[in-house]
Amino acid sequence: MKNITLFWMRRDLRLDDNTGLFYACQNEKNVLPLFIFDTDILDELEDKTDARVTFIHRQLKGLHEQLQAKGSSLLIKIGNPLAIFKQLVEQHAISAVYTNRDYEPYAIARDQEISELLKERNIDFLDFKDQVIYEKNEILNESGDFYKVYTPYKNTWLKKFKANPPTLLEPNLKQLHQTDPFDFPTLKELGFTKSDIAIPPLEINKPIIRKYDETRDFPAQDKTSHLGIHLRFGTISVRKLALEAEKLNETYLSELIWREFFMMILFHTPQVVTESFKTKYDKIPWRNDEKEFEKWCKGNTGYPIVDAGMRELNTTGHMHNRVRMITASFLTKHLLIDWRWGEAYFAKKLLDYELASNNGNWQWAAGTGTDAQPYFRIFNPESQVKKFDKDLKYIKKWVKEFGSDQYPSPMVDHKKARERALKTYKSALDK
DNA sequence: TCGTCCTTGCC
DNA sequence: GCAAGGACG
Repeated sequence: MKNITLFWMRRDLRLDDNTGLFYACQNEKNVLPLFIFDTDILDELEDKTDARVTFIHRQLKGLHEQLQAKGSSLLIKIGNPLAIFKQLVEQHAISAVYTNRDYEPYAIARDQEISELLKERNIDFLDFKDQVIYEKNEILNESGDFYKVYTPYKNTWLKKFKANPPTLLEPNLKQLHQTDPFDFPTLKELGFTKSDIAIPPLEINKPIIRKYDETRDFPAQDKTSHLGIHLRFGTISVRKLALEAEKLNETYLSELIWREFFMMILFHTPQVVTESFKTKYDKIPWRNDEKEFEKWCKGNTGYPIVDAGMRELNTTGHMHNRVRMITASFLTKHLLIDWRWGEAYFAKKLLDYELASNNGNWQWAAGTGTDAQPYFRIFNPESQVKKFDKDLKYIKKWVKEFGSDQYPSPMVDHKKARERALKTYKSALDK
């Protein structure tokens, strides 16, 4: 049997400008791309029509066809990754495994186990930076520590980026392992069915990005890029996008830097997955009223901007950025419900769900995170409407019964809820 | 060391 | 004008 090198794809579902694939093709011969449907992850998904699974499946199918056109194939496996690798090393003569790094605690532990397994067999496990432009300890403050405040992080990031812009690495696909195509599983074989939710197309919409700073705050206009899901699964190269963004709009580039900031924070402080970054905020006695949470989830709070946002999320798997902040502020401050509940709900529903960003932004909204919004800054859902949805276009789009007898009255009084939040936070933090 | 600053706000 | 508190340089 011929020696092969596996290129294990995870959150980098593309062949262009793919760092790990580039180096595999540069250093090795007979490179075979592999994807594992991780059943530990899939089993956790309650909704068996989850649009993200449909998206991954569709994207892999495309890759499978591209690879076939090169005389190669995509090897798909379904199961626990460690168990899969145990089988693979028995079945094939593998000389090395290449992959791109992932900074989530689960992924780090998984890769550690697998690299140990491979090491026992004298198989190299080589991982590369691909998901971000700067990782781990590449952006540090003058004390040599990682940043906890966004703005100075961004300044250092930009200085580095402008001094030395990233180059794109196009893999030499002539080094792919030549083989008859392998079987490609159906969604049904994965235990899922096709979702009807529309997936945003993979395109860098230059006119939208160029005006991002002027238009991004108005949800009715829907002038955000909708590239979140593509960044999440790596169907777009962040380097390619950042180089475009630099030319088009610095505010948009700044959003990509937030993404890296939160990934860096998660890498250095993985405990934020379960704890507040500022641990004393875990003393807040969250009310956690399940009936109130249910109203928030369904979009029946009686605050139309909150309800519009939640209904947009429930219907499309997307929520406009401005409204994400308003709904998160409402849940944590007005209802005093633990930010982890809101985070988990967004994780279930958002097509572009990404652990580091979702966690970072929820903690920002709740006031518990790095560089967080101060707790006494509480969004007023009515002022937000006046500023950002003046003609009620977004609200009317998502809350059809708005203005009729059918629409519920506000579940809490803004002024009272605001005062309750201030009092609760203050007394918890004074302890 | 200490002054300045901190994503997108509210009353 | 206000509201903490700590990171940053």
